[in-house]
Amino acid sequence: MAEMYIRVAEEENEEPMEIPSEDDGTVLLSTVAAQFPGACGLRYRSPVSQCMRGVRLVDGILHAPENGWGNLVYVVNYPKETVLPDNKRKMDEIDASSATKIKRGDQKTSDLIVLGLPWKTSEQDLKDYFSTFGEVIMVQVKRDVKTGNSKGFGFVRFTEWESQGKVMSQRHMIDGRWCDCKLPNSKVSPDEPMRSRKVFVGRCTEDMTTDELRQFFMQYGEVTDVFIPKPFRAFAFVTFADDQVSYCCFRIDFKCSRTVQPKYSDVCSTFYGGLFPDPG
DNA sequence: GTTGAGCGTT
Repeated sequence: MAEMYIRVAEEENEEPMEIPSEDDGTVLLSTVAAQFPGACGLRYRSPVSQCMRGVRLVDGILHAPENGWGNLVYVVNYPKETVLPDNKRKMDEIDASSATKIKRGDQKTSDLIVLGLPWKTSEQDLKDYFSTFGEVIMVQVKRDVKTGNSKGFGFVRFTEWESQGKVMSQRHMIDGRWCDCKLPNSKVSPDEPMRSRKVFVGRCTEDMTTDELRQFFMQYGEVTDVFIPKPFRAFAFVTFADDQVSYCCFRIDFKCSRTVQPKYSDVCSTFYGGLFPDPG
């Protein structure tokens, strides 16, 4: 395998840096550490399970996941701040500048947007609810400035990374409504749309089924989700396991007939034609 | 009948 680059960032939604692999497709931990001093490993969010997964590390060599590195963003692991006696010596070897980096890079939390709140839910209600997941350092309910009425969403922030992960991984019943907690849009880097694993599928006809879309898009890569809004809205979303795939599909336009046919945009046919079957 | 509702006064 020729040298390639994998994308690595300190946090999931931060601008990634491209790190070169070795000829055999592995990545040296030392190469990662050259850019992220103090790094002790990598993890990534599994496109299928949506859980964080560790990258296999043997003798300083990082091994690609089952299906290759793909275009996922790998997140740097740093040693925990609480160090066991056995690891003490290793920690001492890390220089002072990287020590501050460890604190910063050690999975700091971010605000989460809480969507779907009942109008009546207050800050205190939010705090009471989310405190069951861990220490809450901030809650907000966004309100109309004039009327003071809730806008139906808010924000929450936890002290612990683990609490944030747990909260993002599930839905929440708050005051009788199901709510979702996500990383807010404003935190997403500007080029995010091009890296989305999700493609918009326009001009759908009402008879199209999720199975049909799945069958069709499978030819481009592993499909993890197909969403067709109800009632019928003439569009759908298809989510792939690998974000590079959806980048390639970014400009595919659908002709919605019973047999689904893609139309190739200039972008796809020029730069990514190899990934697609011939239009004819 | 072409973007899932909703994205933050500091």
